[in-house]
Amino acid sequence: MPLSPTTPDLTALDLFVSVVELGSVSKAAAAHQIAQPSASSRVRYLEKQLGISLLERSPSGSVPTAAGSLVAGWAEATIRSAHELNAGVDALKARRAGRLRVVASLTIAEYLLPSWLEKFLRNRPDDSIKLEVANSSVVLERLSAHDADLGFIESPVPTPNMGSKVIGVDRLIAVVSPVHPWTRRKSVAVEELSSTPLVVRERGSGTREALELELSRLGFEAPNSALELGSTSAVRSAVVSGTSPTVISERAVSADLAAGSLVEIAIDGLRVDRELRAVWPKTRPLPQLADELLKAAPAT
Amino acid sequence: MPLSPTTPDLTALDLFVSVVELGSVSKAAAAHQIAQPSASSRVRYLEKQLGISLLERSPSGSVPTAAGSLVAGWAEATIRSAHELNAGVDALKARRAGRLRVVASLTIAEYLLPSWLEKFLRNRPDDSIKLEVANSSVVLERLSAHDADLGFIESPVPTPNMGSKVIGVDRLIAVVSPVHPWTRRKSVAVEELSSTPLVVRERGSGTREALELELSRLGFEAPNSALELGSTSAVRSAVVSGTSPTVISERAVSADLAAGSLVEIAIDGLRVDRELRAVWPKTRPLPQLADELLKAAPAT
DNA sequence: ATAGGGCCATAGCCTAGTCCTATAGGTACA
DNA sequence: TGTACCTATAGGACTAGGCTATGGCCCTAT
Repeated sequence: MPLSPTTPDLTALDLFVSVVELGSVSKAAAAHQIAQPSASSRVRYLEKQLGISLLERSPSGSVPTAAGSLVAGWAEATIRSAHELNAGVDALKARRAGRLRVVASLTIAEYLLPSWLEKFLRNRPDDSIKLEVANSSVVLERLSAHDADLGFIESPVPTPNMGSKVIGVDRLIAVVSPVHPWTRRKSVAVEELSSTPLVVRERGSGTREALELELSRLGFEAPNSALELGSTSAVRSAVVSGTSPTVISERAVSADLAAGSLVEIAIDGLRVDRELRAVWPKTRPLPQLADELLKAAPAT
Repeated sequence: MPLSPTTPDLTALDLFVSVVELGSVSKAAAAHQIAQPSASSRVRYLEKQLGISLLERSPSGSVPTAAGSLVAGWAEATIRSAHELNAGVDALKARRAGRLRVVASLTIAEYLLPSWLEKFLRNRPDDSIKLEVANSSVVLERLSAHDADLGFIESPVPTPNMGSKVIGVDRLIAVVSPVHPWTRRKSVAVEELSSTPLVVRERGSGTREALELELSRLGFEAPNSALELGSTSAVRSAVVSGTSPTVISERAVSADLAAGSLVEIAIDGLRVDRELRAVWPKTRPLPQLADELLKAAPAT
């Protein structure tokens, strides 16, 4: 559903957060390189738009009201997310300039990389990263051909001439919308899952392959598809507003689980974990920037 | 630091996400109640602003480019956060209209409530919630006086005439900036923590009390304060850019931990957990809306 | 007491982004 | 060859938000 028409502007929220942090409208104006009256009117407009008084103004500065502190906290979360988006966009944009060329699989690029990039680029304004997104085999090709310095994939590394490091785990979990009958059950058996039509990604996608592989290892058939969609987020929203379950990366739906718009269903005896790995060609030493980026990516 | 001047507009991102979800600019325009040419030019402007081509346009609709899918995913996270902000603001704004009056302590109001509210209000546009923020004792007073229907607090409930339910746990953890020497240690002893100056909240804040209580239970003194600040997020940013550790709610810094701008330090033998509880007066039955809100708040 | 220097606010002007309607060109399918 | 989808351009109007200039408030130092 679209955002409410009274949604505040990101830059206004950012300015307001600065006011709260710095203690005065003037200082915030300076930090954002705008004139003080502009900042003043911007914040007033924000208050009018939200219908809430956010600041206690005084000749010695401005402090947030109780509501203002709360709004500032929420705004900070939104702004952080916007920063990550910016970092991701920067990496995508760096068509040729990139001093460090990273090639990552979709899950990692989408859910993990932005925050690493944001942190990484924050203190190194002169460096840039070129980000490319591809499936696992292409990632390995690019590395072999020295078209990329550092790769990220979701599967074990079959080639011996690649260095690698596990940087996290991607667990696939079964989820349904909160009105689904399974939400009233303690758990569901694997065979019941495998005989239930699911919302799935297209054949060949890493998520789907991993699930089907694990099911066949347990001796079950691949489930029928209730609906077949081309992206993780399409699957997500289909399940939120539909009646079929799906099996999906935990990271992709963590926000939905927290918000309650999706519910995790325990599947007895099924556990699909994929290791997330950084990989690089052993043939030459890891560039220093790559090494530093890896340090920004804690092994969760 | 301020957002980059080329940060896209929230409404533009929202529109773009709709285009990706619905498969055409026209449909997205309809969903956002604007004319098709407006949507078209808005998306073009977004592409120009980001410097990335986001859509493959065709006479039968528009599909995202590879970069476009990625951007759409990041944008979705940002928009979700904005929705939560809106939900929180709505609750704060409902000065009198609220059919359900909720009073919550700061940690819960800041980090947990927005997503519950967002989910809750989504399907109940006619209902509204009035949110008040107060410390634990005021929460209990309000409930006793029937000035509120449902409360959320971080401490055990001392009064017998209140019903309550644990809805989660707030763990306090020690964190430092990534350049702090402790990051090279396996763990730190409690006595070392208690003899190190910390960035702390003002005396009387729940977080600080909980830490000092636990330390004194273990026979240690309360740590000196390197810096004393009035809000959780002020503490957070002081630690990010400073040299002193702090002990803070895990939920308040989860984004920083993920991004690597803060690092958790294991403290041997110290564990400060606070139960997050919903409370309500037993004297009258829980209103139906309160019951439904509690269902939206899964016991994590 | 008075001057200076912090703060925030209002006034008036201008630019630029975004909305609208009207129109046109493409592909697909009956 | 309509009809029904798509997307794009043109031209005009609105307004949010930027600027400079100015004024009022309160504290502090002289």
